[in-house]
Amino acid sequence: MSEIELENRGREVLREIIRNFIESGEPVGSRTIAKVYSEGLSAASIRNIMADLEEMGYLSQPHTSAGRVPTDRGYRYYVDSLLTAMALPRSDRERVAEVVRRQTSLPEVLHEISRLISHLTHQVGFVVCPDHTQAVLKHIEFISLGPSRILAILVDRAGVIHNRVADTSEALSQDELDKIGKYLVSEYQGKTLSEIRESLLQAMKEEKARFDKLLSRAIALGTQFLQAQEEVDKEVFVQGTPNILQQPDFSNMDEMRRIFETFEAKGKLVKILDEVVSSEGLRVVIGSEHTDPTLAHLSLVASPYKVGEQGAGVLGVLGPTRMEYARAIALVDYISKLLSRILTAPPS
Amino acid sequence: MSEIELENRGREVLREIIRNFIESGEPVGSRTIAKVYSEGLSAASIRNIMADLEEMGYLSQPHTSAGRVPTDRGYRYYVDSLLTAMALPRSDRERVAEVVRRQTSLPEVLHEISRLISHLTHQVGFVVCPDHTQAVLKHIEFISLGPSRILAILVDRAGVIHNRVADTSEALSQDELDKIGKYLVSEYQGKTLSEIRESLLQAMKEEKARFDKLLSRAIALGTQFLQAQEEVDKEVFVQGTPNILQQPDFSNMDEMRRIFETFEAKGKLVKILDEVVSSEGLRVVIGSEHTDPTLAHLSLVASPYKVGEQGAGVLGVLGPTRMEYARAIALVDYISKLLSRILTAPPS
DNA sequence: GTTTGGCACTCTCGGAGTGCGAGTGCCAAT
DNA sequence: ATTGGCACTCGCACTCCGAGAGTGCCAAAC
Repeated sequence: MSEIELENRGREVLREIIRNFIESGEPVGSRTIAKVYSEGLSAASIRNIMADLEEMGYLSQPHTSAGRVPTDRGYRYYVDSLLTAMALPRSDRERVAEVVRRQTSLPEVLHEISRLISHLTHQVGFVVCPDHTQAVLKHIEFISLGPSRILAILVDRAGVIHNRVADTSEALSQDELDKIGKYLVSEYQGKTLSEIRESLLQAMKEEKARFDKLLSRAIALGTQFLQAQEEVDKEVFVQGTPNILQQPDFSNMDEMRRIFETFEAKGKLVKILDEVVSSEGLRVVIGSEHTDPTLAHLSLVASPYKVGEQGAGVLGVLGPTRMEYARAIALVDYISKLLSRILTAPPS
Repeated sequence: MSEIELENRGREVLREIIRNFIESGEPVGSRTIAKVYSEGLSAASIRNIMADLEEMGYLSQPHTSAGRVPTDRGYRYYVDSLLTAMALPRSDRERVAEVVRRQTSLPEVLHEISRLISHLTHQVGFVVCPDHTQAVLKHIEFISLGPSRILAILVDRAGVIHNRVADTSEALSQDELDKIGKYLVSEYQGKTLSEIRESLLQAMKEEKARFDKLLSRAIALGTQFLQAQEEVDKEVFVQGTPNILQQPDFSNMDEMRRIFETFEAKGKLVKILDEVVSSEGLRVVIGSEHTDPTLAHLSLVASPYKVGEQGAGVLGVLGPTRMEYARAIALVDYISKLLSRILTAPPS
């Protein structure tokens, strides 16, 4: 029994220390906890508990005779076991709803959402665009830009516009291009881009002998476009990077710079995020848990959102390990669910 | 005659001080200059000249008994009168040419250019997209997204794609939309968007009594789209923001943050740039010359580039006042001219 | 035997004092 | 007009406390 009680006590104290540290940003000492602690425990007792917690690796001291600071492991325990789920405040929910309602095109909405996340958490907010290979074809169009250059415009069901310029070997008139576009739409509307691509590649093999020039051109063109499309980086919206500078913890300019560079090289960012969020639910990655050492002092709260049945994009918050996890989690969870709902059954 | 000689001497010394300071970043003293100065002048003499220069407002001392540092006014004089024009190194020219050649769509080129500027100068590079009201219509297309939502896609001669979602009062079939698009293209291809808008507004007034429903719809739709288009912010590509952090001069976190926020709020940035570059040639704005106090310690080297006869976008470098002006100017000048040439007579 | 008060100890942080080096301003000599 | 010399001024890095906060441990108390 003493074991359990101690455990409980330890949990209480750990929670209180972390809460306190998240709020104040300064190492918290035994006296501070003793004051808050409802059951009358003296500072000395707290000290003993804290020593235990330190031994278990949940806390550490910046130096002897400073208060305690949570370790990454401490945060991990806090997030997993000590955090009481928090409902997103009504005012926040309303702001999210408003942003979603107001905007028109998907990229705009996503951009605004990253901005909103940044504002509400005072951290860096990000949104990765849905994987376009899962987009559902609504319309496709080819426009001749010159003798051998063609612009392809594709619109998916969510109203996102994809476009790509490609060179072709043979010159095609705008009229032919229109026909090709019409054919592709009639044939493939409602399918996902990756399905279409498969189907086209299949057709290409089979139809080699066919005489219908238009058809074979349509297939070639469609394939070429979709192929190119696959190579395009996923887009990311990152907002609130300056907030990182606000963090008093970061005086290390050099580390700062590396972080900012990572944000600017968005391709790298996407990789990190993809790696982390394997289309399961919401995830929290804390400091040293990151594979990329650049993020060693940053925590990530991210959640995928879905379009249709397929996993799609990722959105979340990036901030110092000393972060208001409860709030961030509530927000990310709420938005990702809302977005999934809307994208799966679009308003159109 | 003594007057002129002194003037010349002053110029020499000022130039050398600024050169030196740009390179080293540290206040430069009389001895340093005395060593470099070809005509044998002693440190003491240099000191006298320096004192004069300080009195004239070209130099200042961080504190008594430190070396001299150029004032903004000093930089101004340097840029206007002391700088020997520098040709852009061949290697740089080649890198620029390669970027321009390789890319396909205009936005991609511009993005790459901002990146390139940032790399070559180790500063922040930016490119503002051309004013779309001056774009020349090549193709326009309407796509129905739902009962009362229409997506308009417009392609201009440079291959830039503009799009906009709008709500309409009446439902239009895709067939009707196609016809409307065709009509607008046939009627207005080759005109600039602002011309078209004028023309449409004119037509709207005159044709009120007309019975041709399709025509009046086309006019209404076109107007609505172009109207909305005007409100869209100009796009800016900003690259290399982290380079600002590299600057040893900036320890002031708070100022840092404000600068970064300005970069993130791109609308604000466009305003600043527009204000500065009134479609004349290359311009340099130094530190306190900025109207916006946020940029008080930054210098801007910017030049507009043209598409057709009309002024179009702006591109340039933003960095600390202690900047390699000669290099930055050479680079910005070269790129803006190259870009103008290409956009005015596109490869298509 | 858990808890607690007390006490010695450790460590950081800020302010005061100090020596050094760099650089200036001025003056008298050339 | 130019220059060498010299006194003077600062900033910077260093050191040296003293105060304050917090710990660890021990012996007493509940």
